[in-house]
Amino acid sequence: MATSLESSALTKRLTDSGLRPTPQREVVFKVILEKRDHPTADEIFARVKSQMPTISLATVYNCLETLVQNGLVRQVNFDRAPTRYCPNLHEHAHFHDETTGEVHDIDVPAELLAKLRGVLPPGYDASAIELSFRGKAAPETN
Amino acid sequence: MATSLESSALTKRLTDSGLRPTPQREVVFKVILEKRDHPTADEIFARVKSQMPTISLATVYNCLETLVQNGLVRQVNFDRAPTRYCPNLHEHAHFHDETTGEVHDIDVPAELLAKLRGVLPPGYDASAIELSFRGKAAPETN
DNA sequence: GAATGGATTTAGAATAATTCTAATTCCTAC
DNA sequence: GTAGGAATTAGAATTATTCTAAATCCATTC
Repeated sequence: MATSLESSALTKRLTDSGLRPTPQREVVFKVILEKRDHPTADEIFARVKSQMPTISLATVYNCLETLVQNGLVRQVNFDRAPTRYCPNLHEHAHFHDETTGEVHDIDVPAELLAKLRGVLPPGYDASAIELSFRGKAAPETN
Repeated sequence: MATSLESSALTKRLTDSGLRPTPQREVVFKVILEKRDHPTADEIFARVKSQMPTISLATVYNCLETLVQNGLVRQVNFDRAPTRYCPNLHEHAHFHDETTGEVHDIDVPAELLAKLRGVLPPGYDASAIELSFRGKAAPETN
């Protein structure tokens, strides 16, 4: 069944990173993978609690830190709003919808990313590029 | 003399925005214009206090908010670090030097900015674009 | 020139996201 | 089975920022 397959795949991703696949880490990771709406730590905490009511917020923060450090999840920051978490590991940009508060992933062609690096003066070596947009998005066409 | 000229130019920029040129606003604005190293509110507070020891941190925050709202100063955020303030009003990117903690302005050609907007799906309308780099910069060639 | 009232400043309290601390629990390896 | 390190936990602490309510300032009106 799909769920157990997913669960073991998820476990594998943790162990492949050298992480102990604790139930807490698995449920935090699972929640982030399942609903990719860039939740905050609080939102993740709420979702996780419905499956594991005894988990603590500190643990959610610990798991998130571990996942981020191991490159399994990325942090997304905008202004000084609470950090959001994103399981999309491709290099991509973010669009923050002012109207709905939603965050959408935006694909950036590799060619354009290379051009972006090109704006740096000689001697500047960027290990990370962050690109984000703020604005309004047309409602989804259903 | 240069100082009074600067001071009146600064006053003019405030009044042109419809702001009352209070001593507090002027000194906060002056400090930001004088040393363009992207200071935090705390750093601005410290610099301002040396000229106006009675000013309060709340006032510095108030002045900064006013300056930002009127487009005289821009906020620069990186991850969840304290907000920094930048008097460079041209559209530009920021480079955060991991080694020194310094922030440098990076010029972005208008043509490239246009290309960036081009990555948005149809229906997405960006009112602001933020681009920042993190990495190491070669030391200044003196 | 004094009174009025809205804008501004101020000190300190409050807020909120996150991190820290110290104790407990859990596992893994011996 | 036990020892020891890793992980979890509750709650305290931290920190940047915002809020609150009172005081002050200042432009305008009488």
